[in-house]
Amino acid sequence: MDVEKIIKTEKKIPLSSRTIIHLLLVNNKLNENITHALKPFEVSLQQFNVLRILRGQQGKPANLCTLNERMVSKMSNTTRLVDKLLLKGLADRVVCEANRRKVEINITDKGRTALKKMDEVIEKTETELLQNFNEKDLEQLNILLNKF
Amino acid sequence: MDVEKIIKTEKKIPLSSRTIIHLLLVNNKLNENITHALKPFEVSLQQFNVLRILRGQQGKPANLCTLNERMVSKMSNTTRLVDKLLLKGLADRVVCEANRRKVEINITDKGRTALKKMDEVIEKTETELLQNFNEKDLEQLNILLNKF
DNA sequence: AGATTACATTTGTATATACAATTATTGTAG
DNA sequence: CTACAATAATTGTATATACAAATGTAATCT
Repeated sequence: MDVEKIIKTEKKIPLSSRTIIHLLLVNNKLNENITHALKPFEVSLQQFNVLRILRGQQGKPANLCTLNERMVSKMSNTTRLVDKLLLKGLADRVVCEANRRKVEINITDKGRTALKKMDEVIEKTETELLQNFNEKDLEQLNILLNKF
Repeated sequence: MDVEKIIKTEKKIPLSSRTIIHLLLVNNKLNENITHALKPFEVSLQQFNVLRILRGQQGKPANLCTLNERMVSKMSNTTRLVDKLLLKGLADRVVCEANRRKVEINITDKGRTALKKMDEVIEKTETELLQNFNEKDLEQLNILLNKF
């Protein structure tokens, strides 16, 4: 990924700006590839993320607060995101009887089955995206990203 | 930035998945901070990006193709993005006489003045974001990002 | 108990984005 | 010159997202 070539500039970009642009470009690529991989399942990256969190609950239902806390990119509107999952039958939602302000959201069997298939294509996509990285590169990258 | 803490999981994430999530988290932070910095100017990151491209043209007008080529994140709809800039008087647009299919987009004086102020806050934001990085870190990060 | 505050979610609204279809103009092959 | 293809931009539509306001429920204070 050659930053200057991609944004077609001949000028020398200061290292700090270049780093930020570089990261934004990488992110575009990640989003594009992951979104494309999820397309056949008709779920967005965000929806996929929520499904994974729901599965991670291991039986315990999640409420919206919990989801919001654990989501990779916090959304202002998790209600409508979950609505989409309900519509597709991948999750269900009931009002929490112990505290009627809360809702209890669970992944359905259908959701679990679909998610298993998604996991495969996502893993494949991640491998493709990271094909030029060896173990040591990845460790180093993670160390550097920790500085944010 | 501690990935496991942010997404509140105790499970060990495979290094490749962890790297992808790490990058997505970093990107969220970048977007949030930059968007927040641009808020007083009432322009989005994309609009700011286009303004910078227009200035970089040094007098030569840009058409939509050119903009799309040079934009950090390619958009399906650059027309409406430029509309926003026109509305704010930061750019202007005329039909190209040599080839009436094209349009010629220029940054206005008002746009140039506004952009100069934006540059300052963006530079400040970038410095803040990268405060934990030294020169060598940045070089290393760029080298690693090149592998995408 | 009644009023007030805090909590959890939902809804309204404006804006942003993705994708496809459409319009207008130019270039080109026969 | 006409028909067809290619180019450039715009528009339509559905979905996504950000932010604020509103709703309903529970907890707290006097």
